[in-house]
Amino acid sequence: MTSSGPPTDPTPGFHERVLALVARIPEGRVMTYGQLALLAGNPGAARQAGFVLNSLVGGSDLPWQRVINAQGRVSTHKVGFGDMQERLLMAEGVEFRDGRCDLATRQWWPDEDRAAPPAPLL
DNA sequence: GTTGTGACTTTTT
DNA sequence: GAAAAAGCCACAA
Repeated sequence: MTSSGPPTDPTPGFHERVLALVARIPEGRVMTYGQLALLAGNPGAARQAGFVLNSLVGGSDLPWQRVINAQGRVSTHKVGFGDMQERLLMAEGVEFRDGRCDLATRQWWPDEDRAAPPAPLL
């Protein structure tokens, strides 16, 4: 093997990293762009997190719909997806209130993958 | 290699 | 609560 380059890339690419996180989002949960960027190792690259998702839409099976902004609101409205995302989340059990979802209870973190309580919480 | 833009975030007014 | 500005990083032309 030898290879000159590093045996394993510490940063498998922002693109791959974000997809890996999105793919881990359980049903009924959501994540924010800032979170993906932060967990991906690039705090502040929240914009890029969204740009990356836009590249997979239509060619990926990832639950990109579970990714929303820090305001608990979907951003796909300006992109041209309409209320499709909001509707998809509702179908998963996410309650939307006035066009916003309760991040306080629906925001998911990778450490919760062990015990994701679909509990009513409310 | 440079420029421009964007599914964002955060703070301030 | 809503609006505006600045900051941030990655991808496309």
